[in-house]
Amino acid sequence: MENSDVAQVFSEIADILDLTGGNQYKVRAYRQAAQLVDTLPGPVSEYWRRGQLLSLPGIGEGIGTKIVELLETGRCAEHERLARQVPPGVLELLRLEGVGPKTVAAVWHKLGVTDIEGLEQACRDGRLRQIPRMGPTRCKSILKAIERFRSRTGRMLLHRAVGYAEAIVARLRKVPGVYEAIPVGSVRRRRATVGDLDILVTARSSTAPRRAFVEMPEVAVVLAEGPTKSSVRLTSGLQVDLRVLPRESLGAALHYFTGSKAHNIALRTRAVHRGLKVSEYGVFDREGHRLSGAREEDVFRAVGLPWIPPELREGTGELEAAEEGRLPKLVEEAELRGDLHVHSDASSDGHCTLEELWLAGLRLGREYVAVCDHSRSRPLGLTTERLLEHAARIRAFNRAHPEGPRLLAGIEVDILPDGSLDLPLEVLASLDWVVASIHSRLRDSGARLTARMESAVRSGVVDVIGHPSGRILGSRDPYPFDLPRLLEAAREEGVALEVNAQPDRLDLDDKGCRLAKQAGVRVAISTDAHLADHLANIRYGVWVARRGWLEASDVLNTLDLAHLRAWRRRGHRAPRHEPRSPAAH
DNA sequence: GCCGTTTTCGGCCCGACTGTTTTCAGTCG
Repeated sequence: MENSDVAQVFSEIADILDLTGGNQYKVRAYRQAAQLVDTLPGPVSEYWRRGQLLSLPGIGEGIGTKIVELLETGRCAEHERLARQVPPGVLELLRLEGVGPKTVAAVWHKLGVTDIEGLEQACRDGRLRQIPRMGPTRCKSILKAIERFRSRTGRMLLHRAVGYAEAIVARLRKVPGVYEAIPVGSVRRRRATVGDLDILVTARSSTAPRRAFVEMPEVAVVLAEGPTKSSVRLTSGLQVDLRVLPRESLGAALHYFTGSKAHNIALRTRAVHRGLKVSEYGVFDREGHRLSGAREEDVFRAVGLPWIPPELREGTGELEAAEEGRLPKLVEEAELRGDLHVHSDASSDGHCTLEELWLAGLRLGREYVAVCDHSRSRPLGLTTERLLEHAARIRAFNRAHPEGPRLLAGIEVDILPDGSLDLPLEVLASLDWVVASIHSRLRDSGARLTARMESAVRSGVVDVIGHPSGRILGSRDPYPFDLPRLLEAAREEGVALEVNAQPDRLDLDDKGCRLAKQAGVRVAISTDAHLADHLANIRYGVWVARRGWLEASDVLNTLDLAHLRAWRRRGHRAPRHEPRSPAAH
């Protein structure tokens, strides 16, 4: 039972209670528990094992007992009891935009509608009008919501959302009377995927920016338009929300619209306990006098905390860490000295020459760039002979270019199905850098995949495990491998785990980074570049690391080359000629 | 259902917009 499965059960309990008129605070308690479990950095079963379940915020006797029940039996009696009260299909109605528990309960009880098809029918034949407050406009908007639900494409990758955000704020900044235009929401928190885009504007008056916003050429439909808040859907399907506020509210608004929701609720609750009210307009006392709010720091100071970086604002312990002075000094892109995984045109899918890689590294101020092409079992991968030639070419290139970044002669060696490596260990041991990755038999069991990676970790020649979870955002789920076990092995052997900065990989993810830090394992933030321009993608990896609470000392490639070489010597043992085959499972 | 620097009982973040009304309920973020 994974965290997301537990979260799903609590989320359904919340939906059913909501629909059946249950206590709103109970509903919220279940929703918060679902959110908490879903965003926990490690398996909830570990918290249970260590007796820490009840110390999690929002988990008390009732929900704690249900977590244990789920972990032990895979079921939850209360959930099953509630599920019997609701016909299948009704909960899905809640996924429609603009349709909430009250509407669903009404159509279910008054019209007998229990699924999306039924609701569509009721809209079309006019039965929906029998329900109070259901006019023609509501009917139309529900039909549209059903249409969108059916064509829903899911969340957008962060790098694309950042592209939209930057274009929109650039346009809004040119509008007369606009002071600031800033992307907020999950883009500012650097979440790997973005549901919709939030843009904050401060301006003399809201009229001009709002007009400019809804009249942007890529707007497909205006969903809402008011004096402070407007909302549109772009032709790409992305929803964009604009908020316009007075300048003196900038800090409070920045904080509020950056979220996350869980973080905001926690912070506002804290404010209430201090006799304060925090809204997007500022910090207010009991009498409603505005105390501050022009700067984001004001909001935190009002509740006795230092400023918390947006990447940490997920309601996963950042307020407590701030309170106790334990906030990490998050790693910054400028602290990275090199890139530890790029491809050249020597193997299958790379496209750039050594010179292009070197130039790209030079432009970005890199001190070293590890050229890690694919090994022989990949199509057109390097055989032993070609690898040795390639390594010789790289070393010759370095001699011919004494300035600028050092190219490291490396490899991205396949971890084969039996856990062995795709090239002889002596050859791998002669290289400057070795990344080992799984590219085959991805459907192996989680236990087997874990054993394959562990075997590579224990080979004595591997520096980094590449894209450890195998996920491709939007198309391939991470494999169900045992990260804590892999981390344990990596710590013992002095091997790092990669944060692959390709925008659709971001693998390890933020939670994995946090676990790695707790386990004492360093990460290498690498671009896995296949084009010279990809070397600039390192920022996406840095964002993941920051969301994972990592500091410079947690990241291998903040080391200069001399220290990186020293780390290698310390971590490595002699190559083991018989790598362990995966344990039988 | 959770939780405690007002509380072990009685609270629980706050405001905007829409559609339907003529003062507001529902939904969203």
